[in-house]
Amino acid sequence: MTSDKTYRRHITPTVTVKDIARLSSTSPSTVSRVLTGAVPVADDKREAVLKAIEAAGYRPNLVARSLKTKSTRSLGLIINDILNPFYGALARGVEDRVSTDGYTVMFCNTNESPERELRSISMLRDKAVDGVIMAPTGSNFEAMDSLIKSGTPLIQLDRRMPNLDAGSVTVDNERGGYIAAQHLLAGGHRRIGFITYEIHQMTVAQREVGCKQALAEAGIGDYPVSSMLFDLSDATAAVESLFAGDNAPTALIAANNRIALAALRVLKQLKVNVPNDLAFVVFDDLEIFELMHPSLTDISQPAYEMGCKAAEFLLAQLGPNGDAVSRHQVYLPELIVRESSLRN
Amino acid sequence: MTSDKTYRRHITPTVTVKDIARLSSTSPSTVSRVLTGAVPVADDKREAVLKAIEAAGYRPNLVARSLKTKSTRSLGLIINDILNPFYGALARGVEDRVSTDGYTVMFCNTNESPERELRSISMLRDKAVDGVIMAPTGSNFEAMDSLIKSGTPLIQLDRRMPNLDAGSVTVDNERGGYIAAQHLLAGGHRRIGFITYEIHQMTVAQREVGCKQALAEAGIGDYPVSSMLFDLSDATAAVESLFAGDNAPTALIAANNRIALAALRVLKQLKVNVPNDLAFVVFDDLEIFELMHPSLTDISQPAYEMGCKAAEFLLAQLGPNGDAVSRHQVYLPELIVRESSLRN
DNA sequence: ATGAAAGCGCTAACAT
DNA sequence: ATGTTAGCGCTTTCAT
Repeated sequence: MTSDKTYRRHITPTVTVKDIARLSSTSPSTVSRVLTGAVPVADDKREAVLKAIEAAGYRPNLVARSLKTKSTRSLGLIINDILNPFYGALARGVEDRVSTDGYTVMFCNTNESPERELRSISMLRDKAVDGVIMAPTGSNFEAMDSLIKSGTPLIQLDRRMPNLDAGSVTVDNERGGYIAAQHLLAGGHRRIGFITYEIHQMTVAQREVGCKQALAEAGIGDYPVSSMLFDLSDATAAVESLFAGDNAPTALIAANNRIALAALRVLKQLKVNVPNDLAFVVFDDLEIFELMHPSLTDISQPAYEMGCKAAEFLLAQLGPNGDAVSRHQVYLPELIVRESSLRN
Repeated sequence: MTSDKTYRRHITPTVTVKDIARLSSTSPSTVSRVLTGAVPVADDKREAVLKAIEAAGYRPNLVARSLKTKSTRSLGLIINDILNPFYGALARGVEDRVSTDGYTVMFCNTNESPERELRSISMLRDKAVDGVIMAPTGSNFEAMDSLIKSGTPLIQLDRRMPNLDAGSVTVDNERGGYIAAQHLLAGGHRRIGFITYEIHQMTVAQREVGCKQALAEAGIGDYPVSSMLFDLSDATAAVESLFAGDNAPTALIAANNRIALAALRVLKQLKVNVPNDLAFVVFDDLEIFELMHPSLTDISQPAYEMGCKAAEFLLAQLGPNGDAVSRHQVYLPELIVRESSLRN
């Protein structure tokens, strides 16, 4: 009868540099040298080591190496929600870019919760990631700053915090709001609503600013619903309240894809005809928007490339003689006109 | 003038257990004991240690701990594509579940490439993750088996490989195909096409089996396009070829959301009326399918819960006296009837 | 170019 | 209950 207390599946005995040194009649340091490749090693010795490695099926223990070198070759990615296709695209870009350099990415969802974000930062820091890419909620300046000061580079993605010594990859959201509103103004709309929600999000606030600016320039800065709160948890009531009163909007700009989807679902139930009764413009360009009926006019952001670029920035800082200065890249959003904003 | 060679941002001097031991007039082992909490420590000593930790702002070095304990408290997640909402939901479920236990997840996209999958397995293995959750492409039995044998538990998600000693969380795809076909048969359709693509994917193959079985039971197993290849890279040609000849299908089942979207885009361009000219059923239930016109009848899978469950299984194996047996959970897919499959 | 030895920061025997 | 010691597997001076 075997002891059932400590029974484990078969464990391959772990082979170490020491073993390889012995098998190749060299020393641990020589083995290490051929492994890292930084220092010259005589050809015959190198051969012997390589052969031993092959024969023994040796794999370096990266944890041990990290302890010594202070580099884990892993990065953190903190975003709102991987399920949201916009963030999914960011994540995809990041992973595609860094994986080619042998980096691995740990991802954390925050759900826009500052507490969860703080926990994630702290966790990643303890795990000693080499760098972090994040779309900050905006509430954890201290933790981010401290992380950077402690020597872990940080790149801000999609959103950017003022006064933080960290590179960034963002979109000109004001411009996005501006061109969205401009498009609707050109279509003859005067009562244009910008629907957003209670959660504080810098990007959304900037879009609103741009939107309002366009309205102001057109001399209609005082339309009462130029911006309105939208309750995602009760979209029906939210939409109904938009149309209560006799000053209802004839056009709507949704601050992001989540809000748009929630609003559209209700509009469909209420049989509001888009675009004839109501023009509609959405932030974020999802593949599927082209297939909807009506197809959706939207403001497109190059999410995948943004992820790649953020990764690029981070890798540049991590590399030898890494960037001393923080780099910032701002992408221009693009208006993609489809059916939802054009009256028949 | 400062040396510009080794200039680095300010680095906080790292504080270690030794420092805490000194500051609290105890020993490193005592500090470790209050840290891990496994062994009793006298109250006054504990107090002193805690105070010193607080004062010095000490954070344990998890890399060092991992080297000693052989546990990194990080997991690997290998999936096809995080951008695909189905996999996004799986990933979300996994992360939500494991993060509450202090685990962190490294994610890798394979793009259905066996080579990339192999690299990911190897990378995660070298990084010594405590466990792996993956949706296998099917081509790396050896590497998976070897990983498991080396002591790293593995949970298969969405797909399952025969003869592999690893738990799994899957959907009964045959049943999914069966109920999809059955629904169309009940609607009077006889020429039902199942559109799939060249990439070998177990789930898709199983759906096809279920679909064919339903057709066979209805006595129409020999319809020539009961299954057809769909070229994602040239969807237009693919769709046109479906309707070439005089035996065109009156109903289509798309093997997954990617194929469906590609097909629908072309169908829209060709002005094929769904559902009147062609009934349509899709695998995967995306939120947005409800908002499309027509809204899409689909086969729904509980992706988020599947992710949670896989995480659950893995944590169970990692815990103290972890599961000895591999657990398997099979979810039942659900038919969600909407407009795209019902003639007006 | 190579080997011996030290040490990264932690935990876990082993003594006491 | 606590301190001393060893050692996880690796890289890196430091000699030679």
